[in-house]
Amino acid sequence: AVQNVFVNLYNKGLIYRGRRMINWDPAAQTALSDEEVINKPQKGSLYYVRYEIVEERSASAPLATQEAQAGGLRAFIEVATTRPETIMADTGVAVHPRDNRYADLVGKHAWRPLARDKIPIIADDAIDPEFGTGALKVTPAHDKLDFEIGQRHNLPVVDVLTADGRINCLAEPELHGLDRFAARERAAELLQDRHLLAKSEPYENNVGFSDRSDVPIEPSISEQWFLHYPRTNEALAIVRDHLITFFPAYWEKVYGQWLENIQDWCISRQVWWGHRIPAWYWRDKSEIRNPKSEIYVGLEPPANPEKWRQDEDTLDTWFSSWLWAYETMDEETRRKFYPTSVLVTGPDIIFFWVARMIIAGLEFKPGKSTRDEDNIPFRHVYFTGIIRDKLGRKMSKSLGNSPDPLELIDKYGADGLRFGLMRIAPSGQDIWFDEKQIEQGRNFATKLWNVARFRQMHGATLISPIEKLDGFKPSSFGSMSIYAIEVLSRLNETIEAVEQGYREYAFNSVAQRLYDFVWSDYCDWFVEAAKTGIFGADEAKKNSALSVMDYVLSAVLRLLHPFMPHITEELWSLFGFGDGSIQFAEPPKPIALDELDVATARTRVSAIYSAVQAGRNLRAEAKIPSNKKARFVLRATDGDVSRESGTLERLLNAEQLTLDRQYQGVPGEPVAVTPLGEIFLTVGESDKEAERERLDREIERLETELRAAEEKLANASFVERAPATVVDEHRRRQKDISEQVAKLKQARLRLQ
RNA sequence: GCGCGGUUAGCUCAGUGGUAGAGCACUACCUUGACACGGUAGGGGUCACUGGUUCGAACCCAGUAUCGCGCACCA
Repeated sequence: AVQNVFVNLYNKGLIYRGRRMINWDPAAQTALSDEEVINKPQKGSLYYVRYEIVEERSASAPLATQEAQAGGLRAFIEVATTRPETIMADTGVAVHPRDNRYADLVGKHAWRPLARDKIPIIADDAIDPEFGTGALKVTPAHDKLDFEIGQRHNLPVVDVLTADGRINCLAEPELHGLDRFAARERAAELLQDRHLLAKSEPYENNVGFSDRSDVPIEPSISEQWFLHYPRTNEALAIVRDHLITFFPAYWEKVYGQWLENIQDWCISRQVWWGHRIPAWYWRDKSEIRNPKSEIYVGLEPPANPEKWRQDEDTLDTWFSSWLWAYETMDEETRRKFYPTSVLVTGPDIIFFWVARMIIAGLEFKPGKSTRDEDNIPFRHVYFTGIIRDKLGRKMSKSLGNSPDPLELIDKYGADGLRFGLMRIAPSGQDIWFDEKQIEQGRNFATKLWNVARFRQMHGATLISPIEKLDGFKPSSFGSMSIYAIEVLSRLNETIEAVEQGYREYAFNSVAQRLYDFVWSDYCDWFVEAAKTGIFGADEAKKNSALSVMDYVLSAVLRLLHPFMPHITEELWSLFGFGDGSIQFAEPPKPIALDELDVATARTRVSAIYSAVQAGRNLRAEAKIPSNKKARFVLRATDGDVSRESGTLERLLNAEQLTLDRQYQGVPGEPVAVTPLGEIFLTVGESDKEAERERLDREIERLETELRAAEEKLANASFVERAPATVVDEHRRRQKDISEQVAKLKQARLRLQ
């Protein structure tokens, strides 16, 4: 497939062989694409080198002298460079055409200070007069810009570097054979010795490094294969018009900018691992042939192969990868699955892979019709975050800074690792890895296991198998407690939020919602409240509570399965929720609950839970140890509360909760206002003074809040223009707070 | 230089116009009949800054600072 594509593009004239400036990796000794070059700031020196001006009279000028300058004749032109080791390859000195400082020198010659020779002084617009001395040494063989200047002025190209980055220049024997970096220092010394180094100063500039071997690349003239990208406008439009959508969308801009500035792709590599280029060259150079017939490109070797020599180079690895989206499928599979729904990948390979796959799809049209929407490789691209270590570095094999997943699995379990990672994976944002986050995943797995174990302690599953769960009716739970209705309605919300999260590829949000529902709504509140029924004598209530527990568990396991495959599979089969693997179970759907029941249950449960929290707070403030039972009195305004007093006692860890509508309280008794009425903590020797202070603080706090609410309601434009629900909310709050304040003031009075 | 993203509790991060959140860390109490990889209660934020829009801004707009990424430059 790869060779086929090569031949195809060659025949279309999009692939060509040429001698051009490329990025050369002297360590790996291969050409690279522009995308494989990584710019890094490097500390070095900027050398100011004197190039003597050639005097017209004598062929060999003497060294620069002060006298010559004083006589009005410039003795030299000063050039700033970071690479003195390439001076031997200079074939010109360039200044800006409108730079008055050097106008008199343009057209003259200068002496190249190493490998001494005459080189022309030219004027070119590309020169920045502000930089350095405003004069540039032109080294066409070793710099992209210099090459272009050289082309414009017909300067010769002199190459003084070997493939492995050593100096190749017999005219400077002291430098010949030296490594380029050693040669840089030696060249500076030689210039110093020859009194041609004016000065050098510390300097930081960007240097291109090879992504492959992490050494500075050498811009170099070389004969290589190139691809002129086809379909770039279509590729731009596809993403701009959202035939392909990126998640998160801001990467679309990065993609667009790359395509708008796209350059031809250098696709040949001088490495042996790769697809060999299907090109052959005519061996016999002496035989005069048409240049076109000296090269053969085809899937099969040419006839009379002894007369041909195959290119030994291979293709860039991405030149095969860009076909991945469709060449991995046969025709039949492709008809079914191409275009694919989503590509999951890292934003660091947006150019290497994503963009090129899109171009390949548009160019080779593997889809079932010729329309673009049938030929794009995928409809969505989900970009994951890149995981960085604690120092913010990208994890890599060569740095050895990535944690060993097997070690993490040993410590935290496969599900713990997986869930922990999903929970911290914000879409497209980098992730600073912290093992603590994986620990949380393990803790969550343990929590799930424990709550399941609690359920198992109370007998066999009451709902099964899963088929019966489809179209499950609330009536199947018997007469449900308000806690059951509340938790089921929260489960419904969770299911919807999970669906929404998946639609947006917000996996972290899916994980977070499930975590919160299981830990807080289910374990902390529902299971604790349900214990009243479970440990009670009423079989019907007990069975109702247990079957709701079962149902919620079965739903949670299915929702969590993609995030925690092992533990959910295990629990699924232990509980016998389904006949088959959880993997193939239908995902849970929101259960149909009576809206009025839900509204009632949620109001009441929320009131009960906040009364419980208020009571627990009283306990803590009164310094009653957690394991000591306490006595409470609830001055309930609502008679129905009596039905829930058992649950209230359990949740408050109360020895007794007395309901008393007329309770007056004892001076100094801790009291809190709750939606159910005031709750009193009846302790014998409560600290009267401490309680007065506490009440004063509370009253002050509430009054501040009340003033804020009143101010708000006094604002006419707020009342007129804010949504009615918001205004109502403020009114309710104002009312609630003033009632609370009144009650607290009464309590305060009783303490006098 | 151009573009993109971040800046919210000590730390790592959620939070798209309506009373600031989670986990960890911290304080106190607790091995109470699922769970100490746990429970309960609590402390801790001028949401980087400045302006603007709005009845109302962490959120929208403009600008600034700062960190990171990409592209370009890189003599």
